[in-house]
Amino acid sequence: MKPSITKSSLYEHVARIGKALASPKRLELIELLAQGEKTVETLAQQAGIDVRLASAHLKALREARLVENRREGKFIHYRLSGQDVAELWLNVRDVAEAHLLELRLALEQISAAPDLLSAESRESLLAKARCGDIVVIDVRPESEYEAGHLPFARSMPLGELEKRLAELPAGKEVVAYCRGPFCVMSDEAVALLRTRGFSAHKITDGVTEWQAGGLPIER
Amino acid sequence: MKPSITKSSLYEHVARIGKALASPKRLELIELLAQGEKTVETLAQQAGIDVRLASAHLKALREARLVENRREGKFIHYRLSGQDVAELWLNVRDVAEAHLLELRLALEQISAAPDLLSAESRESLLAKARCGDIVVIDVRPESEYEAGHLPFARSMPLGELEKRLAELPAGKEVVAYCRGPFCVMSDEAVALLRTRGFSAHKITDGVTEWQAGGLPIER
DNA sequence: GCAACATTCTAACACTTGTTAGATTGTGCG
DNA sequence: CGCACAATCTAACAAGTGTTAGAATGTTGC
Repeated sequence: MKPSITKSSLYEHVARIGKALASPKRLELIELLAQGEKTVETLAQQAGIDVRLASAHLKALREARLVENRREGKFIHYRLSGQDVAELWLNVRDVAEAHLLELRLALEQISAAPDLLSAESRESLLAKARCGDIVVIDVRPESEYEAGHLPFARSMPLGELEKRLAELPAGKEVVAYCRGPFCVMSDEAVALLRTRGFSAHKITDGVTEWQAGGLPIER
Repeated sequence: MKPSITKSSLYEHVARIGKALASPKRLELIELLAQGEKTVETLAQQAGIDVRLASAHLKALREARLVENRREGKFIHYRLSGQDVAELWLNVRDVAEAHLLELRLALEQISAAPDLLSAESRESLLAKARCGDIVVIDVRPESEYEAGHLPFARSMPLGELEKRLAELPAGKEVVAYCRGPFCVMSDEAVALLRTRGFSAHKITDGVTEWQAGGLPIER
């Protein structure tokens, strides 16, 4: 009957998760890992940080049990510990967007192209993609596409987009998506497509948001 | 076309929310505020910390926009900025419980009484309470009951429970709840009731969990 | 075994945070 | 006005964190 000792430890354990979410670099790593399993080197490159720093942050995430790793040859692959971790990231991000005006302003600045989904629902987009009314392209690296992508989407990584424009049907409307609202790849893809005469839009949602909304993902 | 500057700031803003969640004391304050608006003094008392420390933590929560305050005479009342903040707390706690074995073990230690809801659903409990088959008691302080409580529940604060036992129908099964799984008040209530010959159980869920599950709350 | 390489560990630094105690602000009431 | 009191501000210190660079570990392939 001395709850104070054990009681306080309950919140301390939860605070371990909070501490893991308290660094911008770690949040970026979580978002990258939400796109699929990656090696330390890949994560460091894509987050734009030193490999040793990435390793240190991954260690912190691992100690909070938000990520797991496995060795495959010389490489160590990291992944999120579960879908709930990806959803927690979305939840924290949504709360930040809802309450921090500065974040909303910053998001408006980076997003040049208007969001298609603001007008139409995810389901109707899915229907249009199914019947071939529009062509949905996934502009993330191909490995992320392979780890899971929107139905009817084809892989068209941003780096290869320019030389693969011929693969896109000329008249069709093109809808691009990437990792989510913090990712600028779909914006850049839309900008490029428009200078080449395409009718292009983006969806802010990435695979994580799509999946959290209860919609299907293909592999 | 220099996304790195503005890009990194996006994660920094979200990390502000993470930092607010990175301290056990602040998490405890959030859980207390999820039960309803409270003054700084009340929060400090219930969290078992100095008023000045509570004020400092509340300032941090306010700067992360997770809480708001309003003055009423000599007292300043704090409240969560929205229902989404309470749900974020639940989400972080759930992830911690899912991935941190230590937390699950600690929870098992403090919870002497078995959870009624592990066996039966929230809906069937609601139905039994409606038809008077069981009596549901809210053992939190009365002000929290008034801020919102489960349907058909009656206020019976833990401190007054012993001298108000006569109000409880003798034969009926009693179901107690409090602030949630981290709160020991319902366990203590169940222990007391059983020594007095009542058939008593608890529900681990508090008002926040109930509400997040889409179930109704009364005022 | 050895070289190559991915990853982690260690040490060190500036920086931030949690906590305590004392001083200060600001409101209500006589 | 001036006292009582809720809440915040300030200063100070120990403890923890993010980052960098160099050293060490462990695996692959010869």
